Amino acid sequence: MNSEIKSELAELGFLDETALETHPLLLAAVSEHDYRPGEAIYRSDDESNSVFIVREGLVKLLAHLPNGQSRIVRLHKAGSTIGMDGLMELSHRHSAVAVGAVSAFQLPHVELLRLKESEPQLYAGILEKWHEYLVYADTWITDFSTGKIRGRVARLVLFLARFDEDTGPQIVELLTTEEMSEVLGVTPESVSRVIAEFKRDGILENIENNPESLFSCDLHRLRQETRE
Amino acid sequence: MNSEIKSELAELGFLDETALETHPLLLAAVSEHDYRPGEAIYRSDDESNSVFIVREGLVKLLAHLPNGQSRIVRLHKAGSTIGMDGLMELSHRHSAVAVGAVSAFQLPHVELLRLKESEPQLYAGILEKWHEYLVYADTWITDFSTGKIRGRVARLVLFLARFDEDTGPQIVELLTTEEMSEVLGVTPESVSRVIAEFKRDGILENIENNPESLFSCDLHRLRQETRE
DNA sequence: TTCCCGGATTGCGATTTTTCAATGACCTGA
DNA sequence: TCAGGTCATTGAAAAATCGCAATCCGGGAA
Repeated sequence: MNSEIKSELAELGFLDETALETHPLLLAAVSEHDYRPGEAIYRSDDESNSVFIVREGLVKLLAHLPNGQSRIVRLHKAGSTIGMDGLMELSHRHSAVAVGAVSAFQLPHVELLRLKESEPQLYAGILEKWHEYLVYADTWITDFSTGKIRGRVARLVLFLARFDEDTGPQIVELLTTEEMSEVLGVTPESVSRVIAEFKRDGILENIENNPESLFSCDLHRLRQETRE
Repeated sequence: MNSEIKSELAELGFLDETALETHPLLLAAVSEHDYRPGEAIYRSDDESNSVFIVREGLVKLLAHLPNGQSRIVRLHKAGSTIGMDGLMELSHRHSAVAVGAVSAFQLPHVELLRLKESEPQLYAGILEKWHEYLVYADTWITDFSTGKIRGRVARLVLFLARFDEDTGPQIVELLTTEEMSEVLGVTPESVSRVIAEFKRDGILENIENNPESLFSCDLHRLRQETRE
């Protein structure tokens, strides 16, 4: 069973098999958890003591604004390691919430700090993920927070389409209107209007006999829409 | 002279004196450069081969959008290490441009990669800076790309005020209107209108016999403005 | 089946922001 | 001192977005 976790972690890109084999204590500290849609994996301001490696599903990171609003600042799918901010600070900076059903591995920080001492090059390899998340954050600024809403929505749909690459890039599972509005920093109504336009224009088409959040999309026309 | 560079790098928080002493080759690879206002330190899509440690002045990182616009995605002052994205990718993802006069140390990537092999824990310490920049990026999303313009400008002014802590937090050196508009993702006219309002309301006051970009500001009222 | 609930959609007036153009203020070089 | 340039400011109309309310729609519970 530990060996299952081991190979799955390696597949997810968290360290590799040999590294995990030579660190049985770390591997033993890993636990697995399931979360229902909407359930919190951790909350902003919670004391932080673990990182989580997403195994399945989609997780949204929410930043809470002083005025009570919240904004989705990142979306993480399988393979992402979330909660690493806790390595540098005492509490979490965001809430991590399951979008659909989510399953994740939990690894206490202490194990990573031990790794930092004993195998700093492996630790460094984990830190390099921060670069990837920084690239994501830039996407949020340039693609999702710039320009008119129609273009922003188009960019978001294309972004989400890449999450469903296995089913073909022309299949998208959209978020709820409210979630998309929290990504883009606009009102749900504005998002709804654009999505409705896309449907009317045939850029998005509901797939029969499927959950209503599944759409086939015209990638070429979507890309045109991103060009403001 | 190398020893001057050494102590200055340590003061800037880039490694520490003993680490630098035990790595004379790395230290020897450091060069120092000066940049005039508006001059590029590196450009987006340039082949990346160095990081730069800001020694003095303010550097803006520009992301170029497909439609020709650009957005300032980060501002870095003394102590920041910029160009680290080149450690993970072949070219730079942003242009780095001096806001005022800037002086910086240049360190070729190869030296960092050497360090990664020989002293991975030091390398890891440098990577930890990414966390800090990720926190910055979140600020851009939540503070500068959310809500009405008046609140966003107020948050930006407060953010800039922290750059001038040494002169007292109530002294701010503002960016140009255009630069602020590139941070906030709005038009320069909109920024100008808000700044002009702040001046009329006495929230910002020009300081006599000083460059016109220097203002004293009413921190308390600014903070009120941030609460939408 | 029917009712009910939550989310999506739509209409519309109010508000915010952009856009374009004109003006003003300041600096520099001739 | 004047001309020209750059950047900030302002006005006014157009466009985009918000905010609220009404309605619709689909799924689950009774």
